Amino acid sequence: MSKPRITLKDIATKAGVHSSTVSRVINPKTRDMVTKKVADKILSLIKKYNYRPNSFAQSLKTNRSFTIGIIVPDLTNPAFSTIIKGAENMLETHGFSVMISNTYNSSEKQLSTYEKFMDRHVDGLIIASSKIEDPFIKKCKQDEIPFVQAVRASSDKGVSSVVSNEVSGGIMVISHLKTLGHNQIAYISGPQFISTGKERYQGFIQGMKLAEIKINNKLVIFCNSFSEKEGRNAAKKLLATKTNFTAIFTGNDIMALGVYSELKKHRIKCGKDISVVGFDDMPFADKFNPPLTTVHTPLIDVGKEAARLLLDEIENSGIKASKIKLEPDLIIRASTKYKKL
Amino acid sequence: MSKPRITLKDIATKAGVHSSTVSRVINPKTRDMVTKKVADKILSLIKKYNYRPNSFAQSLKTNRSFTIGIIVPDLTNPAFSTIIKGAENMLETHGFSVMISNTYNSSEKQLSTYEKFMDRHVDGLIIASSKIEDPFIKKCKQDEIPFVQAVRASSDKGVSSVVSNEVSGGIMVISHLKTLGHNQIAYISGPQFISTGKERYQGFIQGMKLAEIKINNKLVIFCNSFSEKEGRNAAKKLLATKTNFTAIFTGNDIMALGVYSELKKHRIKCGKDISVVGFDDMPFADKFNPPLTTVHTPLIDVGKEAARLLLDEIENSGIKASKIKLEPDLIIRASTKYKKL
DNA sequence: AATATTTATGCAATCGATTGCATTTATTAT
DNA sequence: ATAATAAATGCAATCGATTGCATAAATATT
Repeated sequence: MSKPRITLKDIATKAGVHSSTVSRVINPKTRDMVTKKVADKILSLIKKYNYRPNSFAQSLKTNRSFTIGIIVPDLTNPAFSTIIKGAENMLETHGFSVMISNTYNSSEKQLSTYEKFMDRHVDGLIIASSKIEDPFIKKCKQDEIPFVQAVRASSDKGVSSVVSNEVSGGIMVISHLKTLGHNQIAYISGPQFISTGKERYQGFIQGMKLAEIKINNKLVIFCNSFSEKEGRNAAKKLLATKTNFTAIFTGNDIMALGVYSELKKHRIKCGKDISVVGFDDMPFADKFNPPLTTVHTPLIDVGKEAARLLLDEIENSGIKASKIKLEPDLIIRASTKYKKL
Repeated sequence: MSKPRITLKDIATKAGVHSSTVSRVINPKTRDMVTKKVADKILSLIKKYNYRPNSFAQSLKTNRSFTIGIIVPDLTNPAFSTIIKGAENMLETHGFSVMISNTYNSSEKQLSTYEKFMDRHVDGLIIASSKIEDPFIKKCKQDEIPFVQAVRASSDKGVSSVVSNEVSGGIMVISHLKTLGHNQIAYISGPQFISTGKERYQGFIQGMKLAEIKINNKLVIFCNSFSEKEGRNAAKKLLATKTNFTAIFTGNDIMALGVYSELKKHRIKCGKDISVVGFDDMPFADKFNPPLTTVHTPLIDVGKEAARLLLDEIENSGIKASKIKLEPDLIIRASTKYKKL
């Protein structure tokens, strides 16, 4: 179809040297093995003919692909696209390309994605779809593929991860709510088999302890996924308990949206009648009705750091695993107000 | 690092045949060149040892990578992640992997992304970052790399694209507004150098013509990007004209959000005092304050169709270029109301 | 049963780089 | 100037597949 690409050997011929010499010029690590004069000549030829190495040939020989696979539950979820963005930026400046795949929370999909990525010999993986107990992560570890978990971490020892300090986020929220006079606080928890779900719940518990507020277990609802629908159902259940509460703290922003719509249906005004708090500070959380008070998870940085860690691990294999925990911020918006007296 | 991977030749040895025979068994198109008996034996060996072909070697020989590059302005924009999702699903089921890159609306970034993708020998490109006059698209065409444009199309002849019928979207909106009694309608347009910006503006014009409403040019503002900030500034300008209007139609949902915040600042109630309409129906548009009336662009399908078209072009090269136009829907929400009398 | 024809498999070159080792060339020491 | 050493370059095998052509085996024809 297109004009025949120029090859290493072509350049060598034109320069009157052997292809290995050209190869050495191209590789920065071997560049100074060749005389400056001939190197310059080769370099100019390369520029002149716009030579680009064939990456397949390179990869075949070196067993390095300079591509990273990123595995997320759903790219369409702004939280994950933000992580990807952070990672992609970092990786790109280091000459890596990025492949992305969605698991839609299915273990089978996670596995098939993994195999696809392995077939393509990615140099490493960023995984944002871990469950706390995840056979998949054990497999990665066993296969000795460099990888780091982002936002969601498994319980495994000796694996790298970059997460947000979910517990401290929860503590900030409860402290904020207490300041506003709330002491009947409901909690809608994300899945306990996902680290963010579990940790955030722990944050709620610790926050309540520190604030010296008793937890009413009737007001704690556990959900099976971080979805709007689950949030809506949970809110319905809360209302059905006929127990008084003045604030609802949810496991993430999307669930908070579910709460919004359920409350609306009951003509309860968020922010006015009941305060609602989310988690993540996903894009457009400030645009909701009302703008959502939430914990800002530094997702861009999570992505960036995960990428940095991964690159480290790839370059110096044998490096010890690190667990990085970034600090979140409380973002106060109109969904939380002083408790009505 | 990891255990040595098993190769074609290994399987051949174990089966007591030549590697070329194994190769033929693997390739569906040549499978029936070999006896069923030996094929079965090889197949079982392949399963037993979990042999996976080395994709670099394959690609080196065949010059096919089975990867597609997707170029978007910003993956974090829900509109684009939706397109990617549609495309990714389709491509994945056909055995293709997807590489993604953001251009952040920079031509340089677009070009460097392109070169990165070409270096990796992607089999084709889905481009969602085209400008109407785009040297980059001409370059793609000239380089004879299969590609299709998604949502945003350039003016070039003989290239494939999948877009939404922006004009009909605009017509629906104006008709809707007219029904509500509006006849002083402002328009905040996206950039005219992007097809969606231009076409949507044309839709506005045609819609007004069909509705027999005079366009007041004071009430038409052009923006340089589809951003919230530009939307806000435009709203500010509209208000500064001191010209009466009862509805604002914007070039996309994100700009509508900018309008929301400017109107809020002036204590003008969207939906009540002034109707606002967006474009795209991006995720969460139903969660805004108020929920946004908008044109639903079938972005998932745009992605899906773009992928389908691209695969077609890759398989039967020499196929003629097609331009697909999908029909949008009007989604009526609370941001548009009867004009106050 | 001998020959012609078809079918199944093997051979070997090839894709485009990389790299340890051998060899040539330049430099320094004597 | 010559031998010893160091620096630069070339040689050739290799990575793991694919594929046109040659050959061997199987089937059909008379």
